[in-house]
Amino acid sequence: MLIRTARDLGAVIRDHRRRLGLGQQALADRIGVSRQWVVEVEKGKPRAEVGLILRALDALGVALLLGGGTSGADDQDGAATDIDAIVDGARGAG
Amino acid sequence: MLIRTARDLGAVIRDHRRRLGLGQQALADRIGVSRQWVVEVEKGKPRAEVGLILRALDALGVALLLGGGTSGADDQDGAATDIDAIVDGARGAG
DNA sequence: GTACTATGTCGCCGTATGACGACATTCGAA
DNA sequence: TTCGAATGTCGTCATACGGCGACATAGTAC
Repeated sequence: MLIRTARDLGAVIRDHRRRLGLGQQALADRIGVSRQWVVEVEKGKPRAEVGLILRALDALGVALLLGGGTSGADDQDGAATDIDAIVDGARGAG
Repeated sequence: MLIRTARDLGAVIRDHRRRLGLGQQALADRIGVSRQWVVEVEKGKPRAEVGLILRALDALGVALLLGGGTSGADDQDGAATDIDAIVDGARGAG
């Protein structure tokens, strides 16, 4: 499932919530937000706080993965293409 | 790359930005936000708006995938486990 | 020494977020 | 019909978001 908009997020949240047999109030309780928040987010509110979205996904047992070419923040590849990244990494380590 | 917190998000955003050779101002311009916003998000601000985060990821060419067991909102599997989901789908269609 | 760029931080401001409470609607049961 | 549960919507409030402008630091080039 590719996520590109807040609406996508809302759709998956609603879908997983129902799959788990949870009500909006039950999910809200798990996340630590109000039922209102769940309603708004499921409608696709784009200005919702990303931290709460992450908590909601976590509460639903949904994992968020990053793709797009590079491995992300983990330079496990061992082949950084930007000298800046190397320098920055060296700085952070030392 | 598994994302669980806003800090993870900030790390990958910063990482990809540098990989693309973009400055904070340049990225902010692409997303349509202020440089300030980029600084805060890269620090891991959990209350940033999810819509802007999505735009940032998009601007960086990063794809956001969902995992966690079920296929998500796409019932392509054809095997819904919850009767509620089926009923809801039927309602939406009719 | 000066100038330029990239980055991090501070204060002020208009506006929206998220919480709370209440009501209406839909669906199922007796 | 009445009762109960889940959901969607409205109005109000304290707080924070995000934008703007300015300053300080670090690295580079002349």
